[in-house]
Amino acid sequence: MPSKTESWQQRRAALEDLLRHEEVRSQAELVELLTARGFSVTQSSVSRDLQEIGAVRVDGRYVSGAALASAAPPPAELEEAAAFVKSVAAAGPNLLVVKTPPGIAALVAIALDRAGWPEVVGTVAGDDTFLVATAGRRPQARVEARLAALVKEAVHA
Amino acid sequence: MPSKTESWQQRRAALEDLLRHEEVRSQAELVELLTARGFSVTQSSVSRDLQEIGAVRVDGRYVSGAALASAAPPPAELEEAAAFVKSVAAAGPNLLVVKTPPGIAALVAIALDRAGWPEVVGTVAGDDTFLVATAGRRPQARVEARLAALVKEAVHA
DNA sequence: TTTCCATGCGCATAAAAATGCAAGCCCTCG
DNA sequence: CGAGGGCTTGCATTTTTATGCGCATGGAAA
Repeated sequence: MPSKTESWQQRRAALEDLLRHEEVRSQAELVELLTARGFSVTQSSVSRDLQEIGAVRVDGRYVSGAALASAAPPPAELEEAAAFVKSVAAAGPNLLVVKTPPGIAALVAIALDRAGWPEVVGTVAGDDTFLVATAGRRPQARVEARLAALVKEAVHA
Repeated sequence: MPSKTESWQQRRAALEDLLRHEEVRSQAELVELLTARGFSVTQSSVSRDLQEIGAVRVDGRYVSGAALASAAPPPAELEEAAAFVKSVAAAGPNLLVVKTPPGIAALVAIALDRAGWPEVVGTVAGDDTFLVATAGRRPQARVEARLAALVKEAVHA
């Protein structure tokens, strides 16, 4: 699958690598470094890449912050105890990904199974995540909505 | 050296407080908020204060340096975990099946989760295999490629 | 008290980063 | 096979940040 569309990923990989090993002070500098490494890019792309990667500039230096990015947005312990469902997300046209605290994904998945919702074709549970298979977009949307509603209510209580 | 012109410290305290509770997107905004709180400052000072405080802008939002300190899990984890990946294969338009040696599928899956890749909706791990759910073909392709790249690099190292 | 030095701050401006827009590409669907 | 749609990127610009310089204040030294 090595198409040319991958310059994208290669560049980002190089970018992360640079952030990890070099002392980068500006995007212009990154452009230079990347160019030196054989990538042809402009500040625009670097800016966008950095955003997506979640890199951050501290004290004039850039540092990779993928972890940070995913840790900042979520208020952390708002839901937690209330409902076990931490998140529900659509994946493709007929799957839902539901996340829960470690160890109880199966519990929730089984409960959902037993609820006997017509739109739910089946579920597969891991440790802290389980998938819900639906027949298509419509059913998927409905399940997602109902599930989200339940979660919200649970948290509320 | 507690001189009296220390509106300085008060201002910074307020600043940190704001960063903690509000969604600040620019220094101009901070100037407004601070002004509203009774502080008379300019963007210049805010800029300098932020530097000193160690605040950082992630995804267009400012977060206090303190928060940053606690959120520094390294993506290095994934790099290591990648070494265990035996194969990556696409399944349908939005799933990837990743195989690993017995018992460590979860390890790798978790590492991948934590990496916080935007294309990864979620993962479900078994014993020697785990599934990665993505939003569609494109994301799926990207994840597959990046993962493959990591694996290759890991093996290389 | 007067002088001098250090510090904080604003102004204006330079420097750096983000972004609207349009072009180029590739993929998918009809 | 052609049309349409989605992505990515560069360019030009705007927006946002950083900072050189000079004024003002407050404390220390003389």
